[in-house]
Amino acid sequence: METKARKVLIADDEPDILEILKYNLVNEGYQVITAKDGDEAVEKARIFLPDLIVLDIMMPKKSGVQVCEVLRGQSAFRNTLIIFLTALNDESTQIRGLETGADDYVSKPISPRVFISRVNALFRRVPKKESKIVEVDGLVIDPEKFIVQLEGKEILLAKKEFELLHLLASRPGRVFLRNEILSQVWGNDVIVGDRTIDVHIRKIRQKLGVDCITTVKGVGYKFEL
Amino acid sequence: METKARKVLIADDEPDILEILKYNLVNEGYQVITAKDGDEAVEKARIFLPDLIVLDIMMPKKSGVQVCEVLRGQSAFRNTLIIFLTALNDESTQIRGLETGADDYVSKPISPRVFISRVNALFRRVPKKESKIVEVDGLVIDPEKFIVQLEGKEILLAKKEFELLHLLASRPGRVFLRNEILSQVWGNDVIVGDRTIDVHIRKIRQKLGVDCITTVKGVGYKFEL
DNA sequence: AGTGTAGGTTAAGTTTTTATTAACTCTGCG
DNA sequence: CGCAGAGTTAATAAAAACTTAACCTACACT
Repeated sequence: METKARKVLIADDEPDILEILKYNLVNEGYQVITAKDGDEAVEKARIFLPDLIVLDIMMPKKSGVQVCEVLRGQSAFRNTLIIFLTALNDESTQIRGLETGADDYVSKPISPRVFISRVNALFRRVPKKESKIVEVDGLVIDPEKFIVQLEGKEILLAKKEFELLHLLASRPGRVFLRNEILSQVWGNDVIVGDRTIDVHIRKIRQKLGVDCITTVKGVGYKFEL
Repeated sequence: METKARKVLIADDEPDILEILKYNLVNEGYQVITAKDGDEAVEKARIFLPDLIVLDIMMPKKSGVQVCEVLRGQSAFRNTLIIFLTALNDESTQIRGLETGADDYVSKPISPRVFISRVNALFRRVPKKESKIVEVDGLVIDPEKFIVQLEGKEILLAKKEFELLHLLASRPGRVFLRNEILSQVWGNDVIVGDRTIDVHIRKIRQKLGVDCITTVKGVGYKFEL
């Protein structure tokens, strides 16, 4: 399996809960980030763009419901799954939670196995996060259609070439270290030789026919048109 | 824009429950069908193709879990939402229910308002059932009539071939990963060999006689005329 | 200028992935 | 029971993608 693991952010002020859920989620193959209060949850959500956020309702700084409202207000989180996990079990909180845009509402205490089942059930419904179209000047990179267009002309790139270009072009101007490129495009456990990246870069330059990838000697590569 | 109301099928052997839920769902604008046992649930599901099915677990004829298994095995119900609603609250039943492919599991007794919130939350995630006939250039795909026409000529495809073509053609240009194809056409729990998709793709290409399916090596397939 | 390092180029070699074809299983049907 | 069609698997061929190695160039540093 080469698709990246889904990211789950858990926010709860009880370290035990954090620990247990994290353990179980990691076990299921999810990548887990934790936060101990509402503010931290919002902040980490922005940094990591998780696929699912599990929110305790009663937390310091910001309640789970507040966090949910803040995030749902931003387009980046419109499609993020949100689960409320809480000891508050009264009807109106639950309704309010669900109507704030949460996808599930589970009451503590909950068995980890049941929790995992619910998480899996939610993910079953949501297709993996689709990356969006990158467009810089005359260059369009559409990962969904898997095509690259330069000034209207369609250019066919191989998989790795495409991923590499997509990575670089996703942050024009920013330099990507060779290590970063390796771990993003090739994955952390694959070991390839020194020249592999160069060769792919070259092919991209060749196919695009435009010099949009700059070498930063001793550092890495960056994309600019 | 008056889109058709979503259809909900409720199966429970207690007339009271049926009545209460129906009342509340109708109130929310859903179209409701009821069934009083497992067999009736399966039958009515086939007739009405509901968007959501609410299943009591303990019912005469067939248990909710059995109904779920039967339906999930058929491609027509692969995307239908399913909620288990039951007095059985033990952990293993709940996990089993969710793993059978249910989208939610709620314990009786439940407040109708909370129930409605959960139903709404589920529907929020699922786009309205889209219309059937796909038409791109000279190609018409009508899932209702189960026919494919190319430039007026009718072409007979087998079931899997048809479903596969329909899937690809439903989003022309977009690449479908082999995984996606498998889970959409074959279902999540069916395990088939690596070459199965290829063989079907080949048959479609052969029968259509037009090169409208593009291979994106290492990624998947896409449809374009 | 000489040397060393980082990257570029090229072609060859390897691996991965898909296409093709045939055979096999399963089911419904006469 | 035997046939026919659908679906799947298996084996092999073919193609494309990827990696490597060897050599080349550029440039900083001494």
